[in-house]
Amino acid sequence: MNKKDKLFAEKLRSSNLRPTKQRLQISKYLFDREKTLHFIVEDLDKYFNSKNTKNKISLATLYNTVHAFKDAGHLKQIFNSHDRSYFDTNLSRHHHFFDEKNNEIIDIDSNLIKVTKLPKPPSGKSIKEVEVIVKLRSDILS
Amino acid sequence: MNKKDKLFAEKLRSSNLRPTKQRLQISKYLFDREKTLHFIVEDLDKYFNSKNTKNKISLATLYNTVHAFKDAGHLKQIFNSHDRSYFDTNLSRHHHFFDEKNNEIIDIDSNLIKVTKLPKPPSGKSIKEVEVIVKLRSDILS
DNA sequence: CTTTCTGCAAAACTTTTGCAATGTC
DNA sequence: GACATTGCAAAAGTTTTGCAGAAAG
Repeated sequence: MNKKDKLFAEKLRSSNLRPTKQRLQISKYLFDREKTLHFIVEDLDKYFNSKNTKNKISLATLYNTVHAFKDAGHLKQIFNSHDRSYFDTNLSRHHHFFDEKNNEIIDIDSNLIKVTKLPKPPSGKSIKEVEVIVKLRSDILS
Repeated sequence: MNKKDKLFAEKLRSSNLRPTKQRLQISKYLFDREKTLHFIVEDLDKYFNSKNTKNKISLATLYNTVHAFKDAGHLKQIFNSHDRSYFDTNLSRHHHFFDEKNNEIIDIDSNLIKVTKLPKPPSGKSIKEVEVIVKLRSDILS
């Protein structure tokens, strides 16, 4: 086992996850890179289970592992709380409060939020819309 | 047909959608209300197809109609471009460029965006996180 | 040798599709 | 009558689950 593998193994162990061969392979693919990665499980499936790949990893294990990594805080799920399509009857430009506990969505009028600094878009692209999601947490009553 | 139904029928016709009984029922449910509605198709299914409802509307028609309304610009799909779970290996607080044409996601460093005005959260709730999604469009080359 | 993990197959769920019957223009 | 729409059932696609065998501590 090389140096990086040891580091990944340590990271796994400290999250109460046994450093199995599959988890190490997945860790290496996800975390051993310069830029951060945005992916769906299908991407992992393609990478590990294409015809000419050795060491295939079953889809169930890919799902298990991604969830285990997420629960351990090594991955963040982005954009959608759940896996279903949400629709909005409000067509005007506006923003949203979102409480992920109960999937509650509340509109925020456009003029109640001010974004005063924005990055330059990648070349060849323009900004179409800026969407702000204000995530909520319930106050703990003491 | 009452006054509101006529208005909805007109709205449908002007989008090249025939004002069928089902579409009028769905329009009434979606658009005849004070506050805007955020929903998933399951919500419509529950509303129209619970045991004691007359005039049930098949699930296929609900999906068809929601897409027809979306394509006509009467509904907006929010939060997720597609219906799959996206993950991010970048755990730091940051934002995203998102090009919905090809589902391309690019990180934006937290300090490249400034949100200077935010609304008060609903009572009993606090703001956990502010997520900004900068939607991109490809420039048209002329 | 105890506990966790993998991988298969089956199941669960959301969404789409083909097509005959029906409704709208 | 021509064309669009509905609804059923089947299919497709994503994600979860049960469980036996394998691996890890």
